Amino acid sequence: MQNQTYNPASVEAKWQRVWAEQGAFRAEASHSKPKFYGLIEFPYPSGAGLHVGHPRSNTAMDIIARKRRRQGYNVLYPIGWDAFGLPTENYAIKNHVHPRAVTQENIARFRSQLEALGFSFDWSRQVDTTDPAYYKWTQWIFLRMFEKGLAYKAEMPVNWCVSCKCGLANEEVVDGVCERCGGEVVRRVKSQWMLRITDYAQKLLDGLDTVDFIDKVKLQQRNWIGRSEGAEVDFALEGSPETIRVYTTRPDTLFGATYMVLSPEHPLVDGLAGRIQNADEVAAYRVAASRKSDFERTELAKDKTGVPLAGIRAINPATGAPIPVWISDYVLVTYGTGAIMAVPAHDTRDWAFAKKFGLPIVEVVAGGDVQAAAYTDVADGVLVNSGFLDGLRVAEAKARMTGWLAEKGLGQRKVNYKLRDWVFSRQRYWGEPIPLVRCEHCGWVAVPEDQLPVELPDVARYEPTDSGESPLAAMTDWVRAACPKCGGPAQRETDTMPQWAGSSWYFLRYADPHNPDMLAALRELQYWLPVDWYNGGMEHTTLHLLYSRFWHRFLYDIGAVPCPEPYRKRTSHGMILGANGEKMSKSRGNVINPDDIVAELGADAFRLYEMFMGAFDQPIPWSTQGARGCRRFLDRVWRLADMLQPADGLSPALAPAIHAAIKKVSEDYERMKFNTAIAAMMSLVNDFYAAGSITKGDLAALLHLLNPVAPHITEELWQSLGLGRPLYAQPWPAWDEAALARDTVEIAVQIGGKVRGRIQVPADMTAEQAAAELPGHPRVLELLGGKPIRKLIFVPGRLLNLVV
RNA sequence: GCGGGCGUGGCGGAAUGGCAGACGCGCCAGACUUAGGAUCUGGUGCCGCAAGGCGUAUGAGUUCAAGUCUCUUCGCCCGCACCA
Repeated sequence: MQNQTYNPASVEAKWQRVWAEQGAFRAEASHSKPKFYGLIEFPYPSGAGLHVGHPRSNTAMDIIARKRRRQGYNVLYPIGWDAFGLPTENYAIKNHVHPRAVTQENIARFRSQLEALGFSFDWSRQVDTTDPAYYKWTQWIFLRMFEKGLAYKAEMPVNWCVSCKCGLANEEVVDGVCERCGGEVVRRVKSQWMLRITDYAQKLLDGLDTVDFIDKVKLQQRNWIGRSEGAEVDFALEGSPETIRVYTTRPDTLFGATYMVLSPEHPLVDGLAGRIQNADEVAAYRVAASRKSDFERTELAKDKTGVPLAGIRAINPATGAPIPVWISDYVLVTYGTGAIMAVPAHDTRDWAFAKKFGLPIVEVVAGGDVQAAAYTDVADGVLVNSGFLDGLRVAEAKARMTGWLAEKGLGQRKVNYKLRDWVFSRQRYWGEPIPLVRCEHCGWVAVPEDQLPVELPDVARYEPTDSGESPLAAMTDWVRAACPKCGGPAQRETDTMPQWAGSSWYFLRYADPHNPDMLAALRELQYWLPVDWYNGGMEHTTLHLLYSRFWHRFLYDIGAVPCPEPYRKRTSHGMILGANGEKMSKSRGNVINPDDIVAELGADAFRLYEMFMGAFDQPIPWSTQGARGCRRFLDRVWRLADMLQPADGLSPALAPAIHAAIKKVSEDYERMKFNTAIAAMMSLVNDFYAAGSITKGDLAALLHLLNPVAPHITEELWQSLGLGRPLYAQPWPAWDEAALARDTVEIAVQIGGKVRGRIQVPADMTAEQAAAELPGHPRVLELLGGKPIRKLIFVPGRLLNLVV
């Protein structure tokens, strides 16, 4: 047996070489076996290199993938690069190099870092979103959406990041600032490409019922889509043919609508211009509102502001009473109809507004004190002051009023979503060109498929411009094009796609990564899809995860993919925090570089620690001391060889513990309870040392279980046992329930629920036997001290509780 | 404000309603050592010499039995946020 000390550096390099030479982790081309497709979010190859967060997800899925291979599955565990993006572009600008060169360097570094950690990726399938052979298909998908009317250009107030000089999607604005750089975000009206994700709101919602995502993810997506049911109602204007249409979720409260509010941007304000008596005041308010960023309008301005439209009155269709019309920026032009009926008695915002401006508050649902606060309870309320609704409960009144409105032609049932269309243009260089040209005669025309990809041209300057135009706009030769339809003069679109484009379908490309003719052959997609298990960060729930579900569902609708949902199962890992419990960041000085840990302790110890440090789905502070403990464990495993007996089978004394460990570890891996799986293996090793000597069979069992977490050291020890083919190619061990059984167990004896002692009883003792035999047990008699037993509770294998 | 989650030793954390603190870190003592940031042995929730008592944020409740279920209060985290 080997007696050298454990040297991870040489062991790990050796096995990484062997795996590469043997093509150990290549997905098999044959479709004969059952498949398993495990996915982790492909990294953005930043200049900072890998951080300790990446391996947490990668190791977890690596464990699953390695176990699945050994369970006989054909496993696809791929990796690639989400390589377009602003940081690379900004770095390139600063250092006067081409973003492509920066990207290549970063990818090379990331790849070597990932390889050093021994992940069982199929490197032959790696994809790179910046590769024209890849983004050809990103452009192709965009054109299909364009054809179907899902991509459209619109003048939109967009979220403009002042520092990136670029428009952002709603999802990219976090706490009112740019998600990426933290810069100020203002509203700016720009002509933008949009994707009609709102057309898919219901499908995206319904699809959630068919997939196995953790509840938190489903809930967050549901909230983000934000479905609500209510009614649209038309309010007539006094002395005018115009009407104001509103959306409300509370049609039952129509009798309590005492005024109306339009958003400042509502078109009707222009339409009524001639009749508004305080036009100057209204105009001033609109200008002031337009200057506010969304941040100011929402976060900072809970205090209501507004101006009445003097001379304008609407008619409440339920009461027939004239009511005033106001404009206020608490009503958003982007939601519903951009106008509301205000029911101050039963809506907190309307209530605050009415109190501030002295508008009438009329109670229509009994149960609160509406002069003191809005009463919003819909469960118990009963309608009052509401004509034909009086006496009805809220739910019933809603239905009755909706029916009444439909009957009178005043409104109808309506479903609304908070989800908004996806702003898809970016005014930057390092992204996929949008494959459209604008012809003076034909308008926007798709670049024909045989001319894809529209490649990103080399430009002299990448700097974003203050005018809000992409740097590509300065490339006049490139911009000039012939219209594919009429041959006339045309100009290319110079905006590029957002980073989310390439990542919205990358998992499809892995199924058939080198296909020159289509995004992936249907035959391959039919075999590999859907992704069986996708692990990633919670921060992508309403961005990448939602976007990619949208794209996938669209591709399903046009017949390009075989299943409606891309991911069968979605789990999420917790973030690794700095040792001080704060988020790791350069500015906080608490960043851990995985390279340093691998150099000191080895990749296996690093992997082991990342899986052991705490519950997988919880955020957790880093502790290098804890990582050293994991290295100590591996040292102990290595030294087990010193007490090895040549026998093959399991030691009789250790067999029950080994079978229990096989069961525990096998089950815990599946539930991503990696920390307790590892604790069980540590306990087993403690048992081994306590036993004094172990057989080859004992050690082999441990190596089987530990292999997915610490693949290098286990292969090395396995080889030293001389048990044949490498461990990665060995079947996953089974446990024998019968072997778990022990003859006797120690159970607790409780008196009145408090533990007073322990006794040995046969493991298979039933409640009847216990009731018959245990009251006479000497230790039980002693604990009872002569008191009579009133009640006896026996939990097999666990405890005896005596009530006295 | 709305929605979700969580409060367990010095620390990370275990615990199908059934022996709270597994496993690890740290710490204490000892052994082996020229040496120890190596290794091994023992100890380590709190109070107490002990017997014993007290302990899972808080207060109540259900139960033979509650960290776990129900309600209260306090605190923390995450998501959304004037979405009518």
